[in-house]
Amino acid sequence: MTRIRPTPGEWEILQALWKLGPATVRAVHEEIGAGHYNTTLKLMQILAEKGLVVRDEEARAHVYKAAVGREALQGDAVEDVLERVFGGSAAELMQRALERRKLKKRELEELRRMIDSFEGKKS
Amino acid sequence: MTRIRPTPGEWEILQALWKLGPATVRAVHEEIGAGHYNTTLKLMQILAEKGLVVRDEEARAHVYKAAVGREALQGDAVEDVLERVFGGSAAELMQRALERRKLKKRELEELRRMIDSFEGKKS
DNA sequence: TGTAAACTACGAAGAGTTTCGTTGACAGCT
DNA sequence: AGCTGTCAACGAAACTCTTCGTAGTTTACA
Repeated sequence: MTRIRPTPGEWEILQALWKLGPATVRAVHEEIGAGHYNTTLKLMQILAEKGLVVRDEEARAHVYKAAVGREALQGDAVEDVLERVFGGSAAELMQRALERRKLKKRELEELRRMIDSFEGKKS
Repeated sequence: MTRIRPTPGEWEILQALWKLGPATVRAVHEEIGAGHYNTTLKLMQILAEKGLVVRDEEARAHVYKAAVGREALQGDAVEDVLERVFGGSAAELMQRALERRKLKKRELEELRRMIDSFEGKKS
C-alpha cells in the first residue's frame, strides 16, 4: 500500500476540486486565483495521469473531478508529518497544533469528545 | 518572517543531531544507519550553509550541532501542513491524527489537560 | 618514509516539480 | 470565409533535492 503524496501544487488543485465538485480547468484556475492558466492545466493533467482525478472529455472544456477522498489523503499527510517530523508521536503533533492555532470553543469540546471515545476503547 | 522548511533528508539529519547533541558526520551517519556517507556529509554541509546547524571546525572531523530548536521547527511544519492540507483547521488535523495513531492512555490524559487549559483561557 | 584509513570538498547526474511559451484545434460571430 | 477567444497538448527551461564518484588532505602507524 503506497502512500499518496501530492505535491504542494497538486494539493492546491485538489482542494479546489473538493470545494467546487467537478469543474473545468478554468473554474479551478479562478478558484485558486493566482498563477498562470497553463500551470493549472498542466498540474491537472499530471493529477489525471496519476489517477488522483478523473477527466470527462465529452465537452471541449474537460471536466475534472477528484478521484480520491479528502480525508484519506489528509490521513496520509498526517502519517508523513508524524514520521518525518515527530518521530511518530501524535501527542506531540497535537501539542504543537494547539500551541499554534487557537481553536474555537466548540472545536475544543468536539475534540474532547473524540478523546473521550478513544479513551473508552482502551482502559 | 520566513518559515523554515527543511527537506526530508534534512529532517533526518536534524532529528539525529537533536538526539545525539553535537556530533560528527560519522556519528550522525551511523545514527541514521542507511545511505551513503557522502550523502550525509553533503546534507550536513547544506544545513550549515542554511544556518540550521553550526559547525565547529577545530578538529579534523568537524562537529555539527543544531542551531534551531526542535519545537520551533515542528511548529513551522505544523503550520505548513495546516495551510496546505487542512485549510487552517487544527481541529481537523487533530481528528486525523487521532484516527491514525492510537495514543497511550497517559498521552490522552495529558492532551485533555492541555485542552482544558486552552479552554480556560477563553470564555 | 610509505601506506592505509578517515575525512572534507567539489561537482555532476538523475529525478521530480513548477512555470510558461507555443502550437493547433474548435467555436462563435460578422 | 475570416477574425477572435478559449481550450488542450506538448515540451523546454529553471529549480530543488538526493545520490555518489572522485580528488585531495590529514592522521596513524608500521
